Amino acid sequence: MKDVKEAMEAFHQRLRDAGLKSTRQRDVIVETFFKIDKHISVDELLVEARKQSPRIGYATVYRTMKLLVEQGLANPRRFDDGQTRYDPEFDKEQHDHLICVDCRRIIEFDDDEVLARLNKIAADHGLKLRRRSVEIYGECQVTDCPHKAN
Amino acid sequence: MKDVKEAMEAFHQRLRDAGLKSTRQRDVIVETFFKIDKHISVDELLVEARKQSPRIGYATVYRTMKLLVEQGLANPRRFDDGQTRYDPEFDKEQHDHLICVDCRRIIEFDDDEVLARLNKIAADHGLKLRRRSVEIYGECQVTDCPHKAN
DNA sequence: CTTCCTGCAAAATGTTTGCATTTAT
DNA sequence: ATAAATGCAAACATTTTGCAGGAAG
Repeated sequence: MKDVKEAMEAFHQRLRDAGLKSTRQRDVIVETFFKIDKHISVDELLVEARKQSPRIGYATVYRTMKLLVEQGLANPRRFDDGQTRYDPEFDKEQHDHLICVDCRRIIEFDDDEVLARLNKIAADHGLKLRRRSVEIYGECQVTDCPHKAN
Repeated sequence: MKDVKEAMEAFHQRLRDAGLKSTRQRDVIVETFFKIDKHISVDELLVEARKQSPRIGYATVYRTMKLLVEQGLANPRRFDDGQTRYDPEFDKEQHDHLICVDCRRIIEFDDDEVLARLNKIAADHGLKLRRRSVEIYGECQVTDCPHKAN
C-alpha cells in the first residue's frame, strides 16, 4: 500500500457510510495491516497490533479483517499452508502469486496476457470473469533460495 | 477417471513400491474416489465409502487421501467454501477450474496458452513451475444457471 | 511374527459466536 | 441514550494424532 493515510481515510469513509464505529482497535489493526503491506495472517497481525494496543484479542482481529474484506479493502488468500492471509486491495490492480515451494517466498505478479486469456475462457463458457485466483508453485532454479537445503 | 481398474492398479503398484499394505478400507476409499470422479470432500467420500464398508472412520479417509496425494494420484483443492476437495490425477493433464459464483457449478478447463505463459512467468523469476492453481470465479451471462435467482 | 493399518477418542488448528461490559456516536 | 464494538471464553469445524487391537505381508 503506497499511501497508508489514504487507505485509512477510505476505511473511515466506509465505516461512516455503513453506520459503523471507528475505534482505537480497528484503527490499530487496519493501519498495521496497510503499513505491513504483505500477505499477513491473523496471528501475525495480532502480534503486530498488540505492540500498539496490547489488550486486543483474536476475535477483534478476525472481525476487523472480515469487515475489511466486506468493504473491499482486503482480499483473503489461502495458499498451501492452511492459514488465511490478507492482501490490501485499494487503488491497486488485482494481482496473482508465485510461491516458492522451497522457501515459501511469495512473489506477486500481474500479467495482461494471462488475464486476457482467462477472460476469454470465461466468456467461452458463458460466464463473465468476476475474480480469479492464479497461483504458481515453483522450485528455485537458482541458489538464492534461503531454504533450498530443506 | 476413465479407467478405474487402471487407476487401482497404479495405486496398488505405488503401495508395493513404498512397502505399504493393501487393505479393504483403502481399496474401498480409493475405488470410490476414482469412480465418483468429481471434486469430492472427505465428508462426502466417507458417506460413500461407508455404503461399502460401514465401519470406516474419518481418520482412515483422511489418511488415505493424504497417501493418494503423496503418491501423486490425487490433488487437493480448496475453493471458496472452506472444504478441501480432491481431484483424481492419473493419466490426465492437470487442469484448472472455472467456478460459477451464482450456482457453484465447477467447470474444468485446460488451456495451453495460459500454461505456457505461467511457465514463462515462473522462469522469469528463476523458478521452475511445479504445480499451479488457476481458478476463475465468474457469474452467468446466460440463463442456464439453475441458481441464478439467488 | 513383525510391521503396518484401523477405529476410536482426544488433541490440535483455525475461526466464529454468545455475552457482559465498555465505548462511540 | 442508543447502538455497536470489545475481550474473553466457549463453541465450532476441520484435520491430525496417540494408542490398543486387528490385519497384511
